[in-house]
Amino acid sequence: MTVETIISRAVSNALKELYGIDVAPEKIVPQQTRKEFEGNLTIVVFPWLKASHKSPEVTGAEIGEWLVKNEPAVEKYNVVKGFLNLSVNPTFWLTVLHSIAEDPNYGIKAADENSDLVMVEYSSPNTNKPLHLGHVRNNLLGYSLSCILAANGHKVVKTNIVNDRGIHICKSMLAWQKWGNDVTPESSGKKGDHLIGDFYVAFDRHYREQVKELMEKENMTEDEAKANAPLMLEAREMLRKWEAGDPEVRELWKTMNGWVYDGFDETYKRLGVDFDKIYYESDTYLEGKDLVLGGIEKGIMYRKDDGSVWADLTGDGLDHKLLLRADGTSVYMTQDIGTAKLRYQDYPIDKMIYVVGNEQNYHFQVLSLLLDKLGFKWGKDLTHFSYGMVELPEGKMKSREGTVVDADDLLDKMVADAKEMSADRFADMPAEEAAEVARMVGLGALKYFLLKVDPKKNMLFNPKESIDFNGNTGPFLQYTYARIRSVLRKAGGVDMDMMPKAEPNEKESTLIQKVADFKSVVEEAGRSYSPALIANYCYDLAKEYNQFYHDYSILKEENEDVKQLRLLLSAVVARTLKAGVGLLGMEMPERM
RNA sequence: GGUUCCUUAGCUCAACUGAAUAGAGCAUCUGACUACGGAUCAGAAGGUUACAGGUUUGAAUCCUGUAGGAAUCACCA
Repeated sequence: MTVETIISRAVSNALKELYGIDVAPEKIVPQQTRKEFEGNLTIVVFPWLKASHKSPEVTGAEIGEWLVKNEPAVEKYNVVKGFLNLSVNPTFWLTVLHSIAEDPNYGIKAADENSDLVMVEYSSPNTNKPLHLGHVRNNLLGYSLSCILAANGHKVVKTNIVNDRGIHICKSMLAWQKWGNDVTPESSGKKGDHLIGDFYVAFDRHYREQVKELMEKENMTEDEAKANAPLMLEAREMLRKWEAGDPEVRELWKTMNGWVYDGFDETYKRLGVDFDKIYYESDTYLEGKDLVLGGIEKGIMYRKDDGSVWADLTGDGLDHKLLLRADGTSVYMTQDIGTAKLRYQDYPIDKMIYVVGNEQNYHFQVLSLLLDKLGFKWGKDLTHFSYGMVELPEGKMKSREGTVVDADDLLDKMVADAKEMSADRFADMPAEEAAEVARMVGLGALKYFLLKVDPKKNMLFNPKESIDFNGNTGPFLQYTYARIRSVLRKAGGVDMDMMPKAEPNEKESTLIQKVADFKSVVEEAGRSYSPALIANYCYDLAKEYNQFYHDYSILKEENEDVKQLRLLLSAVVARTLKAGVGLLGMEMPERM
């Protein structure tokens, strides 16, 4: 039982005995006492004044008195205005520390047969260009969220739906045919996804030239020119051939997508993200059709004169939504319905989470509604984990304006910066280990930078300023960890099962309390789907520890009991930091 | 125009279900290595939480309105 629940229950009993009122312990949430006051936990007494018929000060004192008398964990109290500050017995903190230390998985709940199965969809790239910073945020959020859910005892299936078909892929293919001269990733030495991206850009460049020419020479409007540019006509023709299963087009498509996948895999690997199941849109895009057609019979969809199929969502405050084009082909929404169906066939999913940017809020509102109308129980409570964009100082990233921050370039730069930073630090470190540390630190800085921000908010990335390694950053956490490990190495290790004897001082008590919080933070992060909560907790813990580290000596402490307490406390902090940061997909170096 | 989201220190971000003097980091200024690791620590300065009302013992947080920004309202995915 946590200290908080003990206090909550005790206060609940106190209120009953003193004032005869029934307040559920869950309604009483002790909060951390502010630094400027004495105590560990604070109860706000304002809500009970009506029952006590006394001033806040007197009410607080009465409850405090009762607690000291009846609850062994409470040692003393003080009242400031309506705030009852409680000091927890130091020996009680010792038992808390002991129970945390002997549990190697403190705060992490393992899944069992009865656990819910949660599917998390994330990443979901197009195969016509390489990954950029926006994808990085998506990948890190999705991966971290999966870790957090797993740590809360859910079975988690990480999934990725690859958008591997459509007109945009044909554009890259066409450009390669026209201007590629049979170049391959091998012959060019270029990563496959980047190579394909180059051809996509090449298509766009030539296409815009054609549009401009048509507008000038043929007096077409922009829309006409866009629709009639020869390149676009060719691309459409290629898409038709693809859908018809033309062997030559399919073969080229397979080859070029293969290049892209190799490139993506490399980037995923560097980012440290992975998937349990990958779906390809080329396999799923025909799936939703039957469901939609079935919806017509149920009266959920209707057919227009031109043959297109729509859903009328005006009753739900939304618009009419197209589901099948006049030629019978599917749109995005139809595919997503089909994909959902397939997934539920493949897994006994209790909960579906889509990690997709907030520009698709409307899409998922509609998807949820449609699935619900079609009679699928999972429709209504699917979760769109909607996150904000990464913006540049000049606004949104635009591939046309070349302002896209490429994922691979960014990773290179982060690792290079980390390397430079640590160059003079460990001249004696073997080159291999130094490279590994630079990788961990560079990635740690990036991951923490992206994950510490509330997911739903847009965030800013300034490419001109490198991501910091000092202050509230990933390397700060890693440094704190590495330093503790160094101390523990010098101490020759620490017995995690020991029962410490020395009473913790105030600072040590605060630290123990902080470490104990890890459990509830993980739970809260799981409930609210927020890696940021974990990140901020880890920072607070590290900062708290660094203050302690600075003010008190560990190895040079002469009192052996105190030394052992501090060693144990340090070990527990290190372990908690590592576990917390692990939920963000970050690694901890033993030295840096 | 409709819908949804956002606006907190010069900058980047916190503040769990309403609670004490709204907290960190960066940048600026000052101090701490004969020291268990200075990627650290301590201090200074920096705020009418966009604005105006309302609810409440108490509002950055809840409600209404206004201003500013973003996304979306595609036979793209």
